Amino acid sequence: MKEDNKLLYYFNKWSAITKEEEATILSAFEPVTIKKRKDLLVSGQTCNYLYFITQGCLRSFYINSKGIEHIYQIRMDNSWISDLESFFSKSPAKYNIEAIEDSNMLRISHEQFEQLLIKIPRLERYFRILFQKAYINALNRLNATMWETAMDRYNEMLKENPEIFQRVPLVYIASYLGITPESLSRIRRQK
Amino acid sequence: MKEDNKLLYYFNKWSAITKEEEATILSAFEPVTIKKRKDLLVSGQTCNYLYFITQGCLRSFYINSKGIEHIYQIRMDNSWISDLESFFSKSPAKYNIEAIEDSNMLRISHEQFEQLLIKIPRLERYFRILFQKAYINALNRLNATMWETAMDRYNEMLKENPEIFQRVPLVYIASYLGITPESLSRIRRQK
DNA sequence: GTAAACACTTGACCTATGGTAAGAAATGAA
DNA sequence: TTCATTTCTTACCATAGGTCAAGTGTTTAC
Repeated sequence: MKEDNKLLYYFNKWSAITKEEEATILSAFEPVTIKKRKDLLVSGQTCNYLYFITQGCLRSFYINSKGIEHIYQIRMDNSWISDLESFFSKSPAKYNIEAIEDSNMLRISHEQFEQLLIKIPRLERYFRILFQKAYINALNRLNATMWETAMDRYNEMLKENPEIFQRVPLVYIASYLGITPESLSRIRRQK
Repeated sequence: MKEDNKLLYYFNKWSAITKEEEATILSAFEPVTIKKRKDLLVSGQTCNYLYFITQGCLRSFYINSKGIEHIYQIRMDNSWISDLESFFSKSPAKYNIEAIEDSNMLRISHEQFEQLLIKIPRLERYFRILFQKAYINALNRLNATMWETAMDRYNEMLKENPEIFQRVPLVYIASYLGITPESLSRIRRQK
């Protein structure tokens, strides 16, 4: 399976693994596909899986009391997606996950995840560094959201993540930036 | 040293450790104290330590181009504080850290940290879960900041973290909530 | 014990962004 | 090819929260 390679590549990057361990890892994961605009997770359900996106694009969002969707994550090839709070504590998900493109993923259940870490404790290091980096990014994004203008955040995104503009509708990008599509439209015109 | 107990307590919670390992852990840390209003870290410096606060209260903030301080973290007893990006990548810190109260901490250098994880790989699990939880919290806070009103965020804080109002000036709490002290004052009056 | 610094509030006015509504342009389905 | 849906833009008005300025307590430092 060609699509497994990138998953193993990233594991290897932060904690070297043997051929035998590779097999153990792969057997813990299961390939799944999803069509554009289909739900991977609906809030209220428990999120039983952690997903590694091998190819595609998905968004996580929550729906407020007025029924408006607020996107907090857009993830593409070779990254992880899930509702971590629900996944780790087996509580009902607050968030939804939906495919923006037809996507291929490798998923691992909570039970398999825990067992995998027992079988190969060295993977704790991979996930430690993964969450560490994710946390640092989340704090930087929090600061930008609180203290920078929408225009600065837009420009930053344009510079750091240009690919997203090729693959994701502006409505979603606006929501991710914390503004309405109308405001994003005005920002883009001003430039 | 009585103040070490809580550090070990938390390590033990997520990855059981032996008496011998406890000694190894303690020797990697060094106690430090800081007086109210003194800097623990100034932006531009490299943050060489990860600090576990045994007793006290500190804030992390960044100073924007107009010289205004924006607080993104307020931490009290039995939690960690640092500029993680600077600490892990040995780059100049973007953030400042200052004591709000006279505080006692246990600090560990980057080198000691790496060595400790090599000596006791089981601690990777502790830090994996620590960062995992921190990341989940940061995302929840990001969503609240983007999509809830300042008043909702204030009420949430009052409910979840009442102690902070006894120990931290409102100017700092306002900044943490992403608003000005004037706005916080108005929110408090309305209630 | 007193001056300086800090902490908090209030008021008047301003601005970035939101809400609503509508239309144009692009995409997709029959 | 045509109609329907999705995507994006524009215009007008509303509002949460910011900015500036002033005033009152309350600590802190010498």
